[in-house]
Amino acid sequence: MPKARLTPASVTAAAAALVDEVGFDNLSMALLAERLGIKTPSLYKHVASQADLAHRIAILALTEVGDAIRDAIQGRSGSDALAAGAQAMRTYVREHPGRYAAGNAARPTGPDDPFIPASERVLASWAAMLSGYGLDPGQEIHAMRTLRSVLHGFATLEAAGGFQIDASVDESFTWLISFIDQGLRA
Amino acid sequence: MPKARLTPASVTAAAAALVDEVGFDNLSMALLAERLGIKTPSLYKHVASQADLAHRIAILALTEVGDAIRDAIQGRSGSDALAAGAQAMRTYVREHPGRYAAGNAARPTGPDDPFIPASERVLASWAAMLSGYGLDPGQEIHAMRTLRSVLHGFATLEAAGGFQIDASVDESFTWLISFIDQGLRA
DNA sequence: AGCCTTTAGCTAATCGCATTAGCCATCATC
DNA sequence: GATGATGGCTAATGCGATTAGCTAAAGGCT
Repeated sequence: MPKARLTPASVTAAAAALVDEVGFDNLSMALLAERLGIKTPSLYKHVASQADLAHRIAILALTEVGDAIRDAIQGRSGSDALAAGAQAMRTYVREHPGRYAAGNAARPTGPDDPFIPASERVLASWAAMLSGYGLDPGQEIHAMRTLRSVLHGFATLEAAGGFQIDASVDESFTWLISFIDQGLRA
Repeated sequence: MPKARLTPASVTAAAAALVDEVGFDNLSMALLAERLGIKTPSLYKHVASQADLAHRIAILALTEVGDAIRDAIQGRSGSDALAAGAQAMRTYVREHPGRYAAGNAARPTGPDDPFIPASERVLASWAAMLSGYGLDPGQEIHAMRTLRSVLHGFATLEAAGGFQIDASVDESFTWLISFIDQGLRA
């Protein structure tokens, strides 16, 4: 194999960094190529298309959030695990809004799409965390969906600049977490 | 004024309908023109650009959701108001996913952008609903943000097909509502 | 060392879509 | 019936994604 300065993975990483800067909607092959110091068509030697690139960013993002959440939950349980996991996710989205947006826009392309296990890993972490609350088995799925909804909703609203009023967003988030925590106990 | 078959408003309405069908990301001037039976450039006699069109759809969407929520809350209070308002919002998003996406993508363009009052009307309805719970004034903003987060999160996840498991999504939503309701009482 | 295959990157060309420029027909009003 | 504003059209521009085909260098092999 000849020189291997760029690989699909390195191109994806550069694209992910770019997308965090300029926003997922503003991703363009031209801009990415410029960043990498190559001409636009050369990108196609590493990724199949812009859609393929976006999909790779999505998988990267899900893998990273999954890792972040799992690491945060490690060794904790109950309220502590919830707080740590939720904060980890919010931090990730704040630092990598473009990647996260890519993750949300993506949809599995087939049954063997690595996107699927990547997203399942995220769900598995949340499930593990929730199990610490000893919920009624029939309610777990609803609790899971509610949890995903709040966290996803908060993160996207914050990333979109949806919280205008000058009240501390950090404070709102810890309030939200304890609100969920208390609800899960009852 | 010559014949007025099309107006900015009617074009926006057609675009909103289109976007609910094909998805906000797939909106194109060409497709809209085809639907209206005119050529693409003619659209520019009614809207300034595709961005302008998207912005108009966003305002329309916010106005409609605002109305829906306000009407649902009318005459109710407490748990009833919460349930009715939340259901109204979810129903709206399910029936008009494209419009709702447009509303989320939009950002005010200036201090006198009609987008601002339209979104404030939505917030005002939620605030009115929350006031029925008699919360501590210092907590209201956090409760508001939490409420927005869950509802927005649930709606977008559902619209994106994020709830895969074959457990009733309707049931999860009512569970979510009563979860929030109970939390707001404590 | 020298050959050969592989392939990253390049230039040139195509295509679709948003947008602009300029022309024409029509309709409302006087 | 003249006239002026305006909706719609065709032609043209430009940009971004994508494809085709060429070139040269790098790694393996003898």
